[in-house]
Amino acid sequence: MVKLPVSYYLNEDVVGLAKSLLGKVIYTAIDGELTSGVIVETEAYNGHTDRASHAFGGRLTPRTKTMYENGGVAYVYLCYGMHHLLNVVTGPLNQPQAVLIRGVEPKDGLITMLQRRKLDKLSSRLSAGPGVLANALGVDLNCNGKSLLGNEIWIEDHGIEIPSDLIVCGPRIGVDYAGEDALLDWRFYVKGNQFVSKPNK
DNA sequence: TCAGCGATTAACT
DNA sequence: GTTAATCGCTGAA
Repeated sequence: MVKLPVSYYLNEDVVGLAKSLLGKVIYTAIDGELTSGVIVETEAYNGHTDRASHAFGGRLTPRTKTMYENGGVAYVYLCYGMHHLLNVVTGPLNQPQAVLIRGVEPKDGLITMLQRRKLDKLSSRLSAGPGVLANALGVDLNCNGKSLLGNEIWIEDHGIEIPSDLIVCGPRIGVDYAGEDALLDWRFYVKGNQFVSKPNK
């Protein structure tokens, strides 16, 4: 299988890229355990013009520095003091764009993921939601700034195409504080998939 | 230096 | 439907 090339991540259309990530397969090889899942839910965060983004207004801090990197690295952020959120940095250097991975459908390393999540059987609770999927994949702050072309975390294209009538867009989750920007339809997910984080019936 | 808070989840009532 | 858990980052002092 082929890892997505750097050129894929350099696309400046972060919203379109968030949509195209649906159906791609994300892999992690952490602590010697290979795990992977098909991406079924994403959100776009568009740099300095997006109030919901950490980099809004051109803020550059030790934490957000990763978002300014060239596309193709991971941006991992600790939220609420207990949850890791996994983002894919996109766009050219100094353009702070990123795509938040909110839901994946488990594929390889299921046993490992179940152990990490302290579950004894497969359920949508395994990896539906940005905090829990990072936990299932073994992603933590050590992955922040890691290249997506390395051998610890990467994304492959398995040729999975989501039919356009199954791709749904809508407002992003948990960003009410962002004012008008909270209303933008920058969240994409696969209709009917049980590993989408929000009630999806 | 430090108070306040968040791109959430799970366990309650 | 409501709320506790929990800590690094941010911005102001």
